[in-house]
Amino acid sequence: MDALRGFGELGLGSRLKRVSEFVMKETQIVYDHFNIDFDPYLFPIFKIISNKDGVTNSEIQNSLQFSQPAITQALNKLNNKGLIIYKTDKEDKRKKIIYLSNKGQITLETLKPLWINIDKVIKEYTLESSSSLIEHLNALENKLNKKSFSKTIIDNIKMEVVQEIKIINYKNEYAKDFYKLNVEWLKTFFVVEPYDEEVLSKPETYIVNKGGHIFFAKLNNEIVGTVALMPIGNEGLFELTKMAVSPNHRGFKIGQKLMQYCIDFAKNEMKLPKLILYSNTKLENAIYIYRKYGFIEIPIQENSPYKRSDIKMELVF
Amino acid sequence: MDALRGFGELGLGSRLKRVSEFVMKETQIVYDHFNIDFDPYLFPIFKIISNKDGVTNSEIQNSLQFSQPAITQALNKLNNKGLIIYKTDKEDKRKKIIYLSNKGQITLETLKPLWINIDKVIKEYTLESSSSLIEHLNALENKLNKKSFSKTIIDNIKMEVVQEIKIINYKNEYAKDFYKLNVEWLKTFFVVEPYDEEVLSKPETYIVNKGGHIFFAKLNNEIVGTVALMPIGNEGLFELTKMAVSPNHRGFKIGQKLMQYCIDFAKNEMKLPKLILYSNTKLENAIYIYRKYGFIEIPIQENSPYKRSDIKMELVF
DNA sequence: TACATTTACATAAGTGCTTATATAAATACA
DNA sequence: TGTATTTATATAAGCACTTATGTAAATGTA
Repeated sequence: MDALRGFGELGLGSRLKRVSEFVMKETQIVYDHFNIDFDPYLFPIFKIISNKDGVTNSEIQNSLQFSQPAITQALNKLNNKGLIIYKTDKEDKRKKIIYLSNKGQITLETLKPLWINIDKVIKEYTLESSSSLIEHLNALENKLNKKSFSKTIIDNIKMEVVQEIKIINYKNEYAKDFYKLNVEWLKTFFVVEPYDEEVLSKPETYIVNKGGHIFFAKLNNEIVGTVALMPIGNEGLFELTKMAVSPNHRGFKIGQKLMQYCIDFAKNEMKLPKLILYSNTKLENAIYIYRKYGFIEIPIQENSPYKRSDIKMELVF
Repeated sequence: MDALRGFGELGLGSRLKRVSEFVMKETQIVYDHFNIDFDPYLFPIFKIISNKDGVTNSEIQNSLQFSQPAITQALNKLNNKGLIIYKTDKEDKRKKIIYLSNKGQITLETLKPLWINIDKVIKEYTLESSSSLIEHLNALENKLNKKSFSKTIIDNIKMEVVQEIKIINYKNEYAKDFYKLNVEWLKTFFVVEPYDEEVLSKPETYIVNKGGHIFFAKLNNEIVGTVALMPIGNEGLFELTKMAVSPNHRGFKIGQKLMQYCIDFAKNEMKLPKLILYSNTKLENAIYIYRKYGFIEIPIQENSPYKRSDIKMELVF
């Protein structure tokens, strides 16, 4: 079937190229999956720039052994993406010294955990003793065919993220995160009504001071998700609401982690008999999750508190 | 220095690409050195065509896992070089069945010994046990930096060729080779005079029947070089002359092999006391070789037999 | 048997490299 | 101190691929 493999050492050149292209393409999938505007071929140059505090085109060329125009072209790409800035050397006006821009710094921080995991997975695929390079390439290609490289990396990263997520209580300093996350979410699916504005901008007044609770999912000092338990009326009825996850961090099951925490808290700490929530049937995924955690649909009253809600659910402990 | 190496497994993609490109480029040098109009990237496709008796574009694509346009484009290149021919399938008129052309067959035969040696040298560079792919690439790149890959292959091939060269006696069937090789050589450096034409087209009359000898260097059924011992006058004086090597086979020391054989023959078989030769001082390399084999410059007579000669040399046994 | 789908190959345009060459500043040298 | 050489970077064009799409023949299906 695979002729190239049959050629043995003779096809080494084409073989290396094929594996290289495969690895690059899979890495691209990883970057794309996490919505990072970055290309695998830019990695060596970007890494060098981030390692040193100011480098020139020719310095990069020396450490990479690519052609000088290749460096210039890649730098143009990085510049177009806004990841680097140029400063002309004062001593030697031919030189352009290259630094990471602010956006570059931020991208670097997002890339770092990916790189750690890419490195880890490549090691997983390639740390194996063999008696020849071709044999090694055979083993690697076998593994790549058997188990998706990009998926393995993505799963690793997600697992890591999930482990690092901490659920924490409301503090004043998180008020703006609470607002931002919820407004972002509302804008995506509905419209932000005046009452939303009011509640979301004063969470302390409307939720915490009324005996409610707000929780946050924190990942490396960044608030990436939130949820609230808000009292309804005066009979000890609580609503699970204001759940939102940062768009850059969807797919990590952060919402489910928040929900689990919320349910446990309501049941064990607050000793509530039940929880209710309002949602909309067009949010199929959300409703699926609610059901998964035991919520059951109940009749919705005529004048429900939210215009956008057309379904009411209940979880009895 | 080498940043890419410093990145470890993380830079695997770029790393593989770099090594691939290096190997390809070095292989190109080998093909160029032997004046073969062929590119390393065409190898996989050309090899598949030569292995099977008639293949289609899509069959090649299946066995190589390249994109279909990549195959079409490479086939166009092979077709432009005249190495393949297309025949439309009679059953299915969409299909173009691909065969090697006559030229393709010949090129294949010239390539085969190169491929054997390329394979051998790559094995030499890569048959080494290591515990990870990166480690293996490190070892390979170290070797590639230390010892020229292309030169090693070329040297291997030359050695093999030299071993396969046989020096044989004159036969009628070689008359045309004798003519062709000498005229080719004369045209390069001088002009072919009427007397040359006469002697070269009738070697039997002018050399063999007069007690002279003609020797040929034969490589795989091909005559690639010649030299003659021609009598001068009637006093048993012999001239080493008509030495020529095929342009495609220069650099294999075929000339030296012919010369050594000639000298040994003159000394041991013909029991000659000495040999003379005429040459031209502008042929510096030739004269260097003559000196190396013991020829010493002697005064040249006024009316030397060749207009083009300005130096006469002698080897006394 | 007609028409939609699939298959085989070709073409077009884009990408990340390459080599060759241009441009402008710095340095060497007479 | 002026001019040639070297150095740093940019631009242009080519190359071996890619993806997207086109074209024509064969096949499946109603």
